[in-house]
Amino acid sequence: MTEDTTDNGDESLAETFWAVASRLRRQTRESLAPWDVTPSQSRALGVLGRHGEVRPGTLAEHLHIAPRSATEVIDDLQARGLVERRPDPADRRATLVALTAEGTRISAAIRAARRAEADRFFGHLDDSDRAELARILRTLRA
Amino acid sequence: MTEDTTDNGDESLAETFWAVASRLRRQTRESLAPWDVTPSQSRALGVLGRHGEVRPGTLAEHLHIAPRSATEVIDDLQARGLVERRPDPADRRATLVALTAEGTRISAAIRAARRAEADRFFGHLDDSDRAELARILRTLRA
DNA sequence: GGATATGCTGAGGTTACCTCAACATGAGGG
DNA sequence: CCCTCATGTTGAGGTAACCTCAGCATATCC
Repeated sequence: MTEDTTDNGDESLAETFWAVASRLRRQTRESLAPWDVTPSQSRALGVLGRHGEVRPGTLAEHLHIAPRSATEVIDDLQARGLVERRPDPADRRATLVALTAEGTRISAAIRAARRAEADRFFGHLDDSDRAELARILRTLRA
Repeated sequence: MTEDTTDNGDESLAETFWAVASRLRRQTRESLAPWDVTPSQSRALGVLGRHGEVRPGTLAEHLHIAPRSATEVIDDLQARGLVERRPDPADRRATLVALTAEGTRISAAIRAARRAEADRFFGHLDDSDRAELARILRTLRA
């Protein structure tokens, strides 16, 4: 009858939440393995896939990180040949970051894999539970 | 107009989940500020508070980290005077880590704060939503 | 009593962030 | 037109929280 996890109480909600988070994170990481990109690189590829070419600062905003940190992610992706930098014709201080052909290919593949993985993860729930979860999480996101 | 910065696409469930996670993480971090301990230190204090003196390896198991990483957390807590190391009388290879008086005090204070913070976070939900969330999360934890 | 397992930690590495300051360029005011 | 101020990017250097691998001391078992 008694849950053996740890102390139960209200704290266990947070604890259960983090246990789920850690499982989801691990699964995400594994699903990324075939392409040898880190999670943060994959997030950047996602933004580039959705928005086309953007400046580093804009990318940083979408990723909720400092501009300097975006530079770093871009460096890594560029070193792997997945993105390229080119001067922004509208502002000579700025740079535009765009997916290469290879980057576009991988970005799409990751997007598909990520979706399949989410289906697998949340697919154990029936439709109404999934809807409930989405509703409750949206409440908490505020 | 509807959504601002969060690029919300269609893999929304996972995305919403992570948005909630990030909000919870931020709030936890803030609630820890008065004691100037990092999240990982506070987790270790929690284990020590619940289990009394333990060996570094045991602590590592509870925290789901490598033994070497536990050594590091213990070093930090010891430098802050919150834990002390003493030889394990049962095994001369081993060490026991125990809370100091100050460590006990702070551990209890953090425990209380963490609970209050969880109440605040999940308290916006009514009882049935909270129960639903707990049930669904437990399903996903498996 | 010698091989092997266990417990801890030094050395060094990684990821994903951060701040601060430099440098180039853009934009507005006098 | 020049000067100041704001903006965009990046070098330098730092942090938290992990990791592995190797070494040393001790324990255990045959």
